[in-house]
Amino acid sequence: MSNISIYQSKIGKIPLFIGIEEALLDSILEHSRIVYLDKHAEIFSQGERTTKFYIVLDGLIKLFKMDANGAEAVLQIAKPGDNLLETIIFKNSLIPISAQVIENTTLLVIPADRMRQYIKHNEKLAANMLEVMADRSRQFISHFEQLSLKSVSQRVGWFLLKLFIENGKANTVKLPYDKLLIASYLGMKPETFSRTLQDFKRRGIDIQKDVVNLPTVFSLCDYCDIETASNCNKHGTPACPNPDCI
Amino acid sequence: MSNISIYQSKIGKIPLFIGIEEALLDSILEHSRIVYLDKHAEIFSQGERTTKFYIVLDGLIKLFKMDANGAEAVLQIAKPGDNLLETIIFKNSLIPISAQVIENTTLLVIPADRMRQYIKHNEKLAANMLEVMADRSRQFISHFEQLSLKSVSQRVGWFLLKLFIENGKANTVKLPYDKLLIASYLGMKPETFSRTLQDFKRRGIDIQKDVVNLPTVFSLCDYCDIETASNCNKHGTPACPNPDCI
DNA sequence: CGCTAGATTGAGGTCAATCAACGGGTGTGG
DNA sequence: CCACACCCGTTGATTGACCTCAATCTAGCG
Repeated sequence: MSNISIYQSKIGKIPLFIGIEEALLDSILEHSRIVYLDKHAEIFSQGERTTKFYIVLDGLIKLFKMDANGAEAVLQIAKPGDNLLETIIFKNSLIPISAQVIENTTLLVIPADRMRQYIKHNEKLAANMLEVMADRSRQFISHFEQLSLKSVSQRVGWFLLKLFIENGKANTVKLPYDKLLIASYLGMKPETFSRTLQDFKRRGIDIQKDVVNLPTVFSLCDYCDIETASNCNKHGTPACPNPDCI
Repeated sequence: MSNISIYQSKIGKIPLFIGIEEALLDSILEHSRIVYLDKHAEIFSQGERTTKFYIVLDGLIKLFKMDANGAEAVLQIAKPGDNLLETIIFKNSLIPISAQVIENTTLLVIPADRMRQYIKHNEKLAANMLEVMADRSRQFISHFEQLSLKSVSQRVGWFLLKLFIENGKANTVKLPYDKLLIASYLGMKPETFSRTLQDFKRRGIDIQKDVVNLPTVFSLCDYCDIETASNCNKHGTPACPNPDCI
């Protein structure tokens, strides 16, 4: 309950809270907690019960499924502004996934039943929540497409392309996470990811350790999909090399 | 706009509309259309634009992604009560997936902007929509888990188990769709699915064409996951052979 | 009765996983 | 400051699960 005020400006920019009156935000903050967590910390684990809803204020979080053998599949890498366990708000079931801190993280922790009340009585907040969930759903579908009908190299190409598009204009990016994590997110083993990056090098893309350099901004456009395209500022303009991104 | 009244009772039982006042339902129906579609009909296709929101009243619909080579991955098999394109309501982007009729289908077609208005001004409807989307999200996660970290035979076992649990007590079920469709939903080729069913036969499960017969109700419990468990009436009782379904 | 679509079976191929060894940073402690 | 250990990533050789291709079978249906 400490110095929540520091985060007040930050919170107003979170997708879920955009356009929400100050008074409501204050009330939400008042009944929430801020939690700081170090790398490797476990936030929650599949099969547990919880009554909390989380919003990432800072850091990075790995959301994943783990099977009996310890193999894990990464579902999402949550960034500032993302929220966790929105499904829990609406149905009090067991947590379906695990969450672990990748980079030192600040979380806003809101009691689920309180959040449910806020949403119920504020139509703008409800609308925001629906939009956020719809967004997630679209990301899911895109991820699903990659995992189920793309080859390893297509998946790597898609991932790199997304990075460049998020990054704006530059044709240089740094891999934002460990290669192990990226590999898992892309549904492959680290060895396979490494080999695939070597293939990309051979095909003319400059990669030094974790820095990727494109010869041209369009080098990866073959790997575009609908979801990625919708985030690309060249999409729909004559500059886009494949307007009907398969 | 024809004889919508026939469907009035049906509509009240749809998850999205449970607990909604008659007056609102009437208004929704008044501004909707009922559409009948035969097998193989294409409802919409990835990359298109639409301003419509659909609810399945009858039939079966395949929701899938298709790549340039014609390979397809089935994301969901929509049943009566399910809705399609809820993401479209909240963000007017391109349709991310394709939908095709599997079994003769009756659809309730609602203009997206009207639906958006209804949700905005009716908190119960908004709450229902959130719950429905949260449900979908959990199903997604379960499906994702299967596709990314289970073997072919585990996926088949999981699918059969789900069938038996949905079906209630009986230890006999009939496969509800073509094997081709099931295979695609499980992320494998029909040949592989067929071979895997043969494996199950050898392991003591009786399978004749599309009828599956379990020696005991617990034969498939090894293939349970959290989401499946939450739909199992034995879960949490002493009768459940593996209480902490991996 | 033949046609067609769905399902099965067989043989062979392939892509990515596995297993194992190595390299190069980084941090720690002597 | 160096020696050692450790983690992450790379590289190589091999395996194996699933796919591919092609032939055959079956059942429904005109």
